[in-house]
Amino acid sequence: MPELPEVEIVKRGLKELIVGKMIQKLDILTDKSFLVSQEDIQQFLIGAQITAVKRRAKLLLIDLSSGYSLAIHLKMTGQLIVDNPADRFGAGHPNDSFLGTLPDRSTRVEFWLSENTKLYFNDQRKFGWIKLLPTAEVPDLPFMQKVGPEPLKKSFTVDDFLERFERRSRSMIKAALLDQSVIAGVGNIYADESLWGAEIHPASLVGLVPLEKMKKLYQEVRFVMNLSIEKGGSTSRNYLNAKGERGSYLSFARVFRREGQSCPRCQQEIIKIRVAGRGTHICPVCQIKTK
DNA sequence: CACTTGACCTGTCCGC
DNA sequence: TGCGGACAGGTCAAGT
Repeated sequence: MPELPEVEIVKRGLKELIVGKMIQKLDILTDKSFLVSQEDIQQFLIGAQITAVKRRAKLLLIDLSSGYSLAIHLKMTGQLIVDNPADRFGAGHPNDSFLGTLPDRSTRVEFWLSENTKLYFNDQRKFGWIKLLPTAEVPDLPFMQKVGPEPLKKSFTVDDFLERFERRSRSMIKAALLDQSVIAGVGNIYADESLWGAEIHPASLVGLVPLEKMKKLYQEVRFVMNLSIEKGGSTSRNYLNAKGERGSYLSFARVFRREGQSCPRCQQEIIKIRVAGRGTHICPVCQIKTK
């Protein structure tokens, strides 16, 4: 699923495509994905205008003129895709939308917006969800209470980074990176990519990683996620942006899903192992475990 | 406690 | 071709 860069790209796309539009009606194809009561739908959703789209960690927030907000988590396979038939050029046209027919098998919720626009929430695995709550109560969500700082903010310094990892000194570094309460937004792809960049074995205990490597990791986390945003995110299976386009970061990836290929730094063969219960890609030469 | 495992779901891929 | 099992970008709860 979308990690921070992918959610950021979706946010930017939605900002461009749906802010200012009104929600006219919606079709809920899978209740499990849409945790909103019928009363709330009628009172706070239908007829409301979309006023802003925001992101915090991997959570998307769509603010409405009703004083309520939609909170959306895409989890592993969620997509938010905007379609406006008027923008399509027609089959065969070189600029035609690469969008397939929507809704499709994975569509869970279909929003009918003004100006003939549709917003589709697709989610093959049904792990994702949409909630509706008063905008003022968003900061009270348990998720918002415990989630760590945004690592791409200018104000997030290397000292902040080091301080956040202190309390996890006995954890494996990859587990700590994936823990959203330490810092926000890192998932499996960018954990592997940044650990390779900092030449740290993912199973190293945080407290045993040399300070210089921890500082390097701070830089690498920011580097790989900023680069990914530049490249439109990573599409390894399902990810698409709000326009239905794939991201290209994985063609720049150094280790993620590159087992069997050679390490760009030392040419040794990249291997896939298991760390913190997740598939993990490393260069066995560059990334030596610190014991 | 801190960490690991299983669960949530559907789809795909790989080996037999 | 069919079938079983492992695995997939995330996050909880439950178990050790």
